[in-house]
Amino acid sequence: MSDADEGTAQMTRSKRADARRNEKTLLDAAAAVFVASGVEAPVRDIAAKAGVGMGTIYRHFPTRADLIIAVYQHQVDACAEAGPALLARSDSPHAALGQWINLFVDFLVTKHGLAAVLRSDNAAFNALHTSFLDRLVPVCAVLMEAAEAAGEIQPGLGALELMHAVGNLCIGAEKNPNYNARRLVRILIAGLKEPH
Amino acid sequence: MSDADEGTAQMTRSKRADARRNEKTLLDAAAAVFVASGVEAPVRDIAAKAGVGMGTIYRHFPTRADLIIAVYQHQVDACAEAGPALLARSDSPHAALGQWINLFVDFLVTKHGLAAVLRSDNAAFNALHTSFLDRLVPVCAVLMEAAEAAGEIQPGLGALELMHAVGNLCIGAEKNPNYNARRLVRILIAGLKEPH
DNA sequence: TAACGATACGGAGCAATGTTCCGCTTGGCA
DNA sequence: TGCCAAGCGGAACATTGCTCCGTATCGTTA
Repeated sequence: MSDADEGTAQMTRSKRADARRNEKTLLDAAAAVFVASGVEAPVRDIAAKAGVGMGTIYRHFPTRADLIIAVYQHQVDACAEAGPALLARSDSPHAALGQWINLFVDFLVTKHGLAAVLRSDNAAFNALHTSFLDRLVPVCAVLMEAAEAAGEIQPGLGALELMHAVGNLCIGAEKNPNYNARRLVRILIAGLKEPH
Repeated sequence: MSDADEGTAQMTRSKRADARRNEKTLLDAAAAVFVASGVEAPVRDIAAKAGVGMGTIYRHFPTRADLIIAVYQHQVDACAEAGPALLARSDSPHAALGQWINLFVDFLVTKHGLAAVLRSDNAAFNALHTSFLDRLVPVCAVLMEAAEAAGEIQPGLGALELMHAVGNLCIGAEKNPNYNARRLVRILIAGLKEPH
């Protein structure tokens, strides 16, 4: 119970070659299945696609959340890193916030069911929730503070709360062509300007 | 206020006494379990609470959605009926819309998990989705049209879309004290005023 | 009131899916 | 080459939605 280095990158050397190979195979298979069937695809499907057994998948990724995190981690990082860049490049913090939120929305709506699973109360997905939001909330907070300081949005709303709201608005967007999550998020962000 | 009809109206007379008794028992048990464990509580729990078998529950309510619909139908009706009343009483259609949406939000956030299940893509919950929204969307449309006609909100957003958005914003509200669905919905409605 | 057919009931059982367990295989080192 | 811990596969278990069917009950009719 004290194997320290799972999940995080560095100590790759200590892994057996076949294990490293399988981890890569699994990530690729998971990414493919997520695109085809959404992030709620049965674990068995992913194992089958990768050509490995159930045991293998769970040894590498103890819960499905860990697998999802691993698959999308770099996209989340990219989104997080874009925040300060947008703020620096824009003369209106409110506009920068809007653009950054758009990046987040684009990320969510192109991943079948990811927004829904982010909101799931299933304890297994708690790690996912935590991992993604820990990375993004501080970025959102910086943007919001800048917009508040510029007097462009009303204060009082937390960054986590806003991220939750945006995530919620994205639920179901990918499977309902009459539901335009981007527009609704835009309306929400516009509403931040109004005194409330 | 009595045994009028259930689901498919008229032929109530033809039901056996024990069947009618069980239906009432089931509705009461379901309401209690929904409050205690949320609307996603296992069907077995409801059957156990009511002291009946699985077969009985499914004969009366072919899917879980039918049971949920039956439990909350009159609250949905009350909400729908409040729409025109609010519009008549208020001098600002936008304010009336806001108040009516608040009623809907209040309904959702006091029902554990109902908002989430409304959004579920599970085919079994389609009936629920349809039943509730068929009742409420026309009411919402009337309010929105009035507000548009008064120039108080921007046109272009469908009533169904708005209802979806509001429902989404309510997801998870009951189990996260730091997430204030009412405020976020208010911000969204405020955003409708802004040109977008 | 007794018998009988339609109606309703109970719960075992099936299918899908997440997760664990354990005996077998294999990579990498001595 | 031989050893053994790391790793693997997949059967098995648990949960949960839903179905099926033998049995019990209701209500009518003789």
